[in-house]
Amino acid sequence: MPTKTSAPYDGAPITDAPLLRIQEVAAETGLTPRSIRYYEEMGLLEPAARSEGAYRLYDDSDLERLRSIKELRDEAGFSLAQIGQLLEDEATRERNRERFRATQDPAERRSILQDARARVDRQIETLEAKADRLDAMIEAARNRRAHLDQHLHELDGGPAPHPDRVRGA
Amino acid sequence: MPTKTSAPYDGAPITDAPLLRIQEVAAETGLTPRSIRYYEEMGLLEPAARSEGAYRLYDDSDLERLRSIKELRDEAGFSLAQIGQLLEDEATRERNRERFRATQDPAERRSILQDARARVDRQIETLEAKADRLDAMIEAARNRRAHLDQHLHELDGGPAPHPDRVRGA
DNA sequence: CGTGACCTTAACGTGAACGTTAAGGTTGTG
DNA sequence: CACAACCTTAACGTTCACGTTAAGGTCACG
Repeated sequence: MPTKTSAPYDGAPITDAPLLRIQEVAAETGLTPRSIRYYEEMGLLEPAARSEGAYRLYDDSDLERLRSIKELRDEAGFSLAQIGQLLEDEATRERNRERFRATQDPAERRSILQDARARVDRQIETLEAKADRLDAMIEAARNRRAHLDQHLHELDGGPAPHPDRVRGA
Repeated sequence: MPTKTSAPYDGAPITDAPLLRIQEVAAETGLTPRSIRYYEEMGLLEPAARSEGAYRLYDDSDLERLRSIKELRDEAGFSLAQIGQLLEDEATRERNRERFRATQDPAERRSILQDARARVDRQIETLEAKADRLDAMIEAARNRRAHLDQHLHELDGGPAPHPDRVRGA
């Protein structure tokens, strides 16, 4: 496939607008077309555009968004509803970027940035809470391992345990 | 735990065998009776005993096991199948504890301990891999926050940005 | 020995997150 | 312009992890 430009080019020739169709997006993100459509159904994202014949067309920011969704689902294990919360913040963030560029008023800009910061903070807190609980579990497993190592060391180099001494019974 | 098989009481009177029924276990663990039975269906655990009339009876090690399952499900977000893998190792670990106590041969004991260590190692690796991916996500979020902070700092104390300078378009 | 609170198995229902046809329209290529 | 390969919506099917009756047995207490 030498050319994948398929959107209706009528206006000014935009040199780089690599809009992808759903199957290409699926290949890039490791998701299935069905999942991508489902996420749209759930309100997690809208394709950047539609072709003349209603094909979904995605841009780079859509890819990022989908990779983000996949990460939150696979790595962090959040439900789509929870991801929806986090991405609703993301959506707000992007809308505010528009507002930010639209205004020159420093006060309004500061307010927008502070809002964004607060939202990112909440995201970080959510992720950190999960990471902390995971770390606690790892700690517990490490303790079990240390216990085993200690017993092994006793067996290997330490004094032979008395046969009549029952350990940890 | 000296005795775990304790359904028919014919031998010496064991003073403390606080076997709990399913609802009490549910209250203690924060699970529902249905979930506990379901985990049994999935092969994740067997109650320590059954009463004369087939009531499920759980001991302390069962409680630990169930709390472990809940942690792996809620905090780590593993599926029951994955937890089954990890707990199959746990089951082996407990069986080997029996074997360990049953033998006096240092070589066999060392082999058992090394097996156990290898399994705990795999568990730790699995958990750490998840933690690492989570940390990477946190890092990314922190970078976004730092970006916002930088912009805020520019607005607050820095020089007024040139109006014609579009940032990050 | 009867009663109420608990338990049993069995089976069907549910919500989330998709998978899988079905029936038809769109697009790039020969 | 024909055609394969993609796409669309719509709808039903599936798996996981349980929830929820239904029909009946058990346990402790009075």
